[in-house]
Amino acid sequence: MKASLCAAAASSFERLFLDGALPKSAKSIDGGTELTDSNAGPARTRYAPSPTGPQHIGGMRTALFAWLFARRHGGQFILRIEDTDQKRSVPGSLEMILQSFDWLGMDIDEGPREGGPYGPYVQSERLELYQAWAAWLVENGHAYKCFASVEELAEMRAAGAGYDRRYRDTSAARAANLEAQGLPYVIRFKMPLTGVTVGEDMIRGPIEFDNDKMQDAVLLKSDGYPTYHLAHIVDDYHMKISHVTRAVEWLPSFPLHLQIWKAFAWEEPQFAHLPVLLNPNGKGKLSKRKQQFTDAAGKSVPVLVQEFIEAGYLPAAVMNFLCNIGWNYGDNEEIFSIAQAIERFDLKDVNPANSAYPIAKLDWLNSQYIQRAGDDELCRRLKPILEKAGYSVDGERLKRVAPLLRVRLKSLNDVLPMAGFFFDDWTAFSPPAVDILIQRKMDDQQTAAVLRDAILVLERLDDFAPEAQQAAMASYAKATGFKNGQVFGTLRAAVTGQRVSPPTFETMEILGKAESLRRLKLALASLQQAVA
RNA sequence: GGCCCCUUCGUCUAGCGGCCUAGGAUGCCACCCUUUCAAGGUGGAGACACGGGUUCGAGUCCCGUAGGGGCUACCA
Repeated sequence: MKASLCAAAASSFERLFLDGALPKSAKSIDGGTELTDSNAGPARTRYAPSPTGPQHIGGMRTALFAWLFARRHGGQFILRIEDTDQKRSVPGSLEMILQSFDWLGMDIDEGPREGGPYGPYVQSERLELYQAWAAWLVENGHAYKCFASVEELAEMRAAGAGYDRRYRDTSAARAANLEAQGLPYVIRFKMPLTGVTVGEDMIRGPIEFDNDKMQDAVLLKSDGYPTYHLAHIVDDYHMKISHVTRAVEWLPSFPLHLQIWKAFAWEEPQFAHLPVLLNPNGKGKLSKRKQQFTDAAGKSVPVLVQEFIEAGYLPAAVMNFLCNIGWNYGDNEEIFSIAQAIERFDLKDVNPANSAYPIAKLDWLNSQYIQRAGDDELCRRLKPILEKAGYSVDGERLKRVAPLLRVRLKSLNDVLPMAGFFFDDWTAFSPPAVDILIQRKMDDQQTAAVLRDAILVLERLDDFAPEAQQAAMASYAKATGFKNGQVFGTLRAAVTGQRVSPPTFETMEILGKAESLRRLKLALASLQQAVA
């Protein structure tokens, strides 16, 4: 017999939450559908974070796998906010979570923003539902009211054991009496005292748990809020979730959850306990609370989605990066589109082992994605970064600069030190210090000579295309005995003011002949003044 | 402490009993290319945690040990 709420509770709930949402013909509020084979039909998966702050990359990967599975099976992906711990709720969390999904392009079918037929999708707005089902569990002998005080509980914990089930067998009359006295209570689940519970995990297979090792977990707190244990099951049932995906830290409470499903006599969904991300050194779970990590180069390691955005990563690269942790596309392919991933993704193929956060690979992947990006996309991504840094960006100029940057950027932000000078106020250009201007194995005299000669050579050029410049300067180098690198490097430094830049002649072409010559003369004058 | 999960190159992974003298990627090193920085090309070093079984045959199955991770809250 399937659990259903008493008429009073059901009607009050219907009025509150289900008005017009469920077909009126639904016999009772539970109206769950029979779930079919795991991979047969459309899947409904969910990501159910607590709103405790910025979106963490670990949670994002968990969400990604749920999302991929839903998309693979043509189902729905649901976002549900689990804010049953009032103390831990952080305002603005939902916005940050949504921003993360939007940035990565993970579309949500049902959720607090999107709405949907099984809302509300925020647990604090569903309190009556949990309370009604908790009451149902008590009435049907699957749960009981526990009046133990926090002091009592602390004593029991201090004594080494957990809660001793002292109210498990309290008579209904006595419980009513205690309640009438105004004693606060929680509702606890009556976990079977003997036997084993076998949980089937999609990734790991069957897992056995001894029931006598389990506690009588709290389902409903004394403040009327449910715990995760109750709330997620009630919601997963009502929201018709077909596959529950969550991090491995939930594995120890798996048997508890299974027993609750059983107590309700609801057909349980399938479960996949996903591996988690460990710190880059492999020690400990990657956590948002722990200290910041830095890589070998001293660069701080991003762990919040916001940090990936700020660090100049492409969302497609981050998605690809996440897919490659604990799952792989196959065919020895490291780089693939999200559409390709959807075609092949299966929870069953997820590696059960936790993994160290392989952040070093992201730089490589990101540079690969930048190389493959179209000109338009590259410009579109680069523009706001330049503008944020205070440059005023001319679209046409950016269009000419971007291709030179394509193979040189690990991160979009690298555009700043590499090519920011293109977007500076040219009239304010000042030549570099002599230590940048003078190339290796050259002195000030030679540098001055090269600059002086280059001005003459380049001035005569009618065709200022890079090839023409290069031909002219290469023959000059040959004639004078300088290495190409010495001559070209001097020009680079004079014209860009930098040691590292895009290719010199392409750069000068974009600056234009007049501006390039002006800069060379400026450099020459500055050098002569410095050594005088 | 108890319970649960996990264990292939530094790292991410392929491998689902013979195709493995273990493949790919990243990182590292070398060389090539080269106007800087990159990119690209070629090559190199680099792993089945350990010990028992099962089997004609084990990285692949079982047991144990060790190591790692997690849970053990009126947090999720």
